[in-house]
Amino acid sequence: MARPREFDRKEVLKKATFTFWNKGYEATSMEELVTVTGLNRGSMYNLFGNKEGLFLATIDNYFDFIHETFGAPLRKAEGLKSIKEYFALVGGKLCKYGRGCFFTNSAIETKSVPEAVNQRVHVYFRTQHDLFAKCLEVAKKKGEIPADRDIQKLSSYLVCLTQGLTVMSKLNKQTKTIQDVIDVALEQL
Amino acid sequence: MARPREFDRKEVLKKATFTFWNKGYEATSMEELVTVTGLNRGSMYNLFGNKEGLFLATIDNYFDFIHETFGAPLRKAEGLKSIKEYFALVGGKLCKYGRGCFFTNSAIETKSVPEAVNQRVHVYFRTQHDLFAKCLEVAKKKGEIPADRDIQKLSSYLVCLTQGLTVMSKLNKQTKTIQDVIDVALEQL
DNA sequence: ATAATATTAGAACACTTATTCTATAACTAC
DNA sequence: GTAGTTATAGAATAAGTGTTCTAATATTAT
Repeated sequence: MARPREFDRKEVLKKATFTFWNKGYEATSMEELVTVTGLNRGSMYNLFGNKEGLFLATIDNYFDFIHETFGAPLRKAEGLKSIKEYFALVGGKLCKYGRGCFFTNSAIETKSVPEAVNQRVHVYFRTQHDLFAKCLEVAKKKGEIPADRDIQKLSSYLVCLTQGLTVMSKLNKQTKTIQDVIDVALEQL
Repeated sequence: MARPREFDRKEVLKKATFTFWNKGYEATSMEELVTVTGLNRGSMYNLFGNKEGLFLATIDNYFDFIHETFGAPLRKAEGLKSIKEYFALVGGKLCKYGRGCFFTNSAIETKSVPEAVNQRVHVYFRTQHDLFAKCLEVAKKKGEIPADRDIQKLSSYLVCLTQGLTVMSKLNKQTKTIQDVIDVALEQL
């Protein structure tokens, strides 16, 4: 039948994701993406349609990545322990690389980026919010937090915290500062 | 001598600032800036050198704007009252427009933006940090916060909070959510 | 009015952009 | 092998980019 592909879609997507993540949507050219992925220009357009399509694919790819990596502690839903584990993980990774969060970066650049991206980022924030809420429910049952605490508000607060850390980590790469903020913020629970 | 200018530098800068603020550095073209400012292309390059120079000028212009508008309550340094006033102001403005913070946006896009921008944003965050610290010192003296609280950590925490709010406000424009987060976050002090 | 100076309008330039096209090469089922 | 299919390499395209240049225009001191 046909000639087989010489590339791995997953691998191509991974490389494209890092490039977009580092430089943003506008500042990344198809030229660069072709070079960095090693993929042929024609195959690129065959697979993803156009730059926007490729970008959306990297966003989805990143969603899966986040879900696996950072969602894990929260999905265990073991109360405050899970939340602390989550922020330890996030804080560590943020400081280590200094790219921030691909979602946050894209959300910020979003005016120049398709509406579809906005929607996906929105779904992500809601997912994160709900995961926090579940952990807090458990924490309440365990008596780790007072029974009269408003879980919705606290979840929004934790989403906000994550975003703040994301931004700070891109500028101030001192691990200590990030850790300090996490410490202070979690005292609040 | 010479023919007088038909434009007001301040006014030009203001319009350029809003354009960059809305769309980001990369997504804004000189073509658009020329149209939006109504300024002649040649005069543009005469005044600011090039796109990067114009962008830096808008960043400086924004710094002054922020200093006047949002710095005011913090400079009064009346303890917790000032901090609450600050966040009420910030929360309100963030929700009203939905552009986020020009500094934050630029910091995030920064990989594709000159290093000079990075430095300015850095200065801004430090300034903000120090203003918070001063208010907290006063609060401590007034007995509004416990004497053993670490002011440096708390200040970093408040900077982080501001950034988080900034990001959230660009996506979730519900005023209530923003207000909820502020409420929860300030309980921590 | 004239000379000197600066601003203006917008054409022109060189380069980059995303995207499409074309011809060639590689593979498989028959 | 051959036919059919698909990936490949890279040239070609058309529009957009930041920037420079040129000529005309407006103003003021003399």
